[in-house]
Amino acid sequence: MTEVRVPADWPASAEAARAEQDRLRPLVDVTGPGPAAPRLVAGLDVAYAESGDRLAAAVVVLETSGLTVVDAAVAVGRAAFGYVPGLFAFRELPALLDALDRLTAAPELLVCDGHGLAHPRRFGLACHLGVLTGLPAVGVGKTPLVGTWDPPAPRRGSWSDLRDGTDTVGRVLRTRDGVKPVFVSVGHRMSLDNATAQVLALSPNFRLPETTRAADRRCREALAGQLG
DNA sequence: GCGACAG
DNA sequence: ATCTTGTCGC
Repeated sequence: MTEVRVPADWPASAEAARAEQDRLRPLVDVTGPGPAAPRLVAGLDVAYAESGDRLAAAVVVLETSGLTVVDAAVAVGRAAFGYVPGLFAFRELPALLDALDRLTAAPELLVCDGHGLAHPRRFGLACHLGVLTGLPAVGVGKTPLVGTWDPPAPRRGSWSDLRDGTDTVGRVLRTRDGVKPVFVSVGHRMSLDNATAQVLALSPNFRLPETTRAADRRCREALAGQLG
């Protein structure tokens, strides 16, 4: 667990951050299809301290057969940007990348807590992380950022398109019978079909993928150890 | 102009 | 994200 510092050249304004997204957006690989049966999958999440912008970022690697954690890394630091919907990635990226660098196992897929293409400029956190690492990535959001959709059928596995204008930017996926669905979108080097299949496979018992749940636990306890 | 707005 | 009690349901 390291103390992360914000890069000297990190965007300081919303305008600079949007320009960076526009610069990287063409580098997103949307041709997929991504790994059909990955053995190692990573989950990423960040927790914030009640006061201020102190945060802890966790990356966990799970073995898909059994969904057990085989590796994990945590980094603590401060939010690298203010919270602005659409520029959310600039807050957590430095800490998440630091944690990723300290991993021993090599994940074949990144499952991010936030959106990928389901973003105003089609470049959410999952796309950003995918492009910077070169790894296949998917975004799983608990609430929508953009788009409209019809409610998917009540059974686990049902889904409906998430559309923004004329684009299909993701899927609204039911991971548990009768429970509020999650928003799945492509981040990098993945097809929407495969992204949906992987997220469903990673969520056998709860609404959120086990990758996200494991990462959430790690960063929360890291924060507790750092402060309270 | 007004409301919405990942975590 | 985080602050938060009880409550309904499997």
